[in-house]
Amino acid sequence: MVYGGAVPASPYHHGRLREALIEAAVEGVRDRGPEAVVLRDLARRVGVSHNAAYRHFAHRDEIVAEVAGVGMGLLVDAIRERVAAVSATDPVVRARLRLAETGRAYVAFALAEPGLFRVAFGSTEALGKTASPDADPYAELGVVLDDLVSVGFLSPAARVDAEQTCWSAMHGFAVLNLEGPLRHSSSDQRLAALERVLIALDRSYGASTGVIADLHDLNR
Amino acid sequence: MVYGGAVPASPYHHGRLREALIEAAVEGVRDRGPEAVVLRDLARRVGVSHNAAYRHFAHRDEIVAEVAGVGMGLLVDAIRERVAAVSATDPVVRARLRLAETGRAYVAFALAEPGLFRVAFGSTEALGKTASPDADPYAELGVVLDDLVSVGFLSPAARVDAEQTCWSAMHGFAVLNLEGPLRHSSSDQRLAALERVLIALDRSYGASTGVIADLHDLNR
DNA sequence: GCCTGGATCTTGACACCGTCAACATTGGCC
DNA sequence: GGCCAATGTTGACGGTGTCAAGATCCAGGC
Repeated sequence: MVYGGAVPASPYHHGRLREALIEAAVEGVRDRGPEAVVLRDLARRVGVSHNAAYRHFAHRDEIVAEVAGVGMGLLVDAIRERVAAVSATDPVVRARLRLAETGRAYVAFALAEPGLFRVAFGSTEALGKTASPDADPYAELGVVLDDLVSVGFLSPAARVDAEQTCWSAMHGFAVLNLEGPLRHSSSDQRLAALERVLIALDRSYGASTGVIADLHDLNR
Repeated sequence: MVYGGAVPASPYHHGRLREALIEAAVEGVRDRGPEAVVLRDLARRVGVSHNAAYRHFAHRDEIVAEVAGVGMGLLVDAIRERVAAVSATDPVVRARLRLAETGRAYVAFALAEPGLFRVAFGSTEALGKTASPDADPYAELGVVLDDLVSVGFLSPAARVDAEQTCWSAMHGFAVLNLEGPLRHSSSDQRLAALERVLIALDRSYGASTGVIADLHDLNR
């Protein structure tokens, strides 16, 4: 099964068809969106006959779900990376900047990888199915918010459902700017608007404990 | 053209094919989503041959766009209705409740009419094309926010891009609860979470002028 | 070392879709 | 009253996802 050296031009058994199909699907989705997942086309590109995919996937949606899982994973990676890069030492500042970075990373990923972002959230089948337990933006956000409570910036009362508030704001911003009415904004406008959304969230949570401070006084 | 009394079983000229097709499309979208717009099926249901639609629409997306326009119109109607029903007399309370009602109406519509909501924002072709100038949630929101400034609850500085903050939060909440990871929340959880999102927004804007007050102290 | 069974891939078909081109029918205008 | 443009029809094409049956090959048991 494992070929050493030269691979036959077209062996009857592909060897790693499943992976190859997923790779092709991911590639397609990245630059043409979810509807780029067309079975016959993937088969063609991978050099296999149509229908071969049915030995590895029950139906089209299963491939889409797989791509969605990949997208979700990359999104979470991007968030983790940027959150980990926050270098502020003051605990409160640090926690607040981490929340902001979470949002920036989320939106940045959506805009940089529109296809993967859409498929990650678009495929009903995908959610809950392939989303591996440790690739969950919701959980990622929870950690940052808990931190915000421990440093005293966010009141425990306001902590309740705070994931939903933040996530909604970021997801909505991403969607409206990606495929919604705001999709023709200039890049500058977009970034400025995002900062103001982040400031509004920061202000809201600061106000929950009476701490009024401008997020932008913090060094970024 | 206008038939008085009995209509021939199957006249060669339908008479109002365009409208009939749109009606059928809207009906389909309402209970099966955007992909229920299939030309041949619409033609069948309207009692006309496939291809007849091409005398009125250049391609499928044009019908989808039309449905999107209808959906957007209904959404704006729903928002206007609930905003107009706010009866509080105190100007500040009134303005704050109007903002909250805008959000509640937005989310309620999304959950009550998932198909229309999705198609209203999903069809890239639809946006900007059929969205009649007076069917614009963005503008609707702007009025309410301006009001919030005139009564002194929202600072002019925080007013900038406030539409995007509110709209993002509501749209994100709607999408995540409709087709996203939060779609299996119970109705109670959902409503509670929505209220907390609205409170967070209210708190943020109140904090922008130093007015700290609980939205839920207000009579609804 | 062969043989066989199960996994994998192929071939061919089906129903459905959006769309194009050519044709049929009709109502309104001169 | 007759013609023309608008409207509706028929038939075809290429494309899709999916099913059923057959071909090919690898691994494990004798």
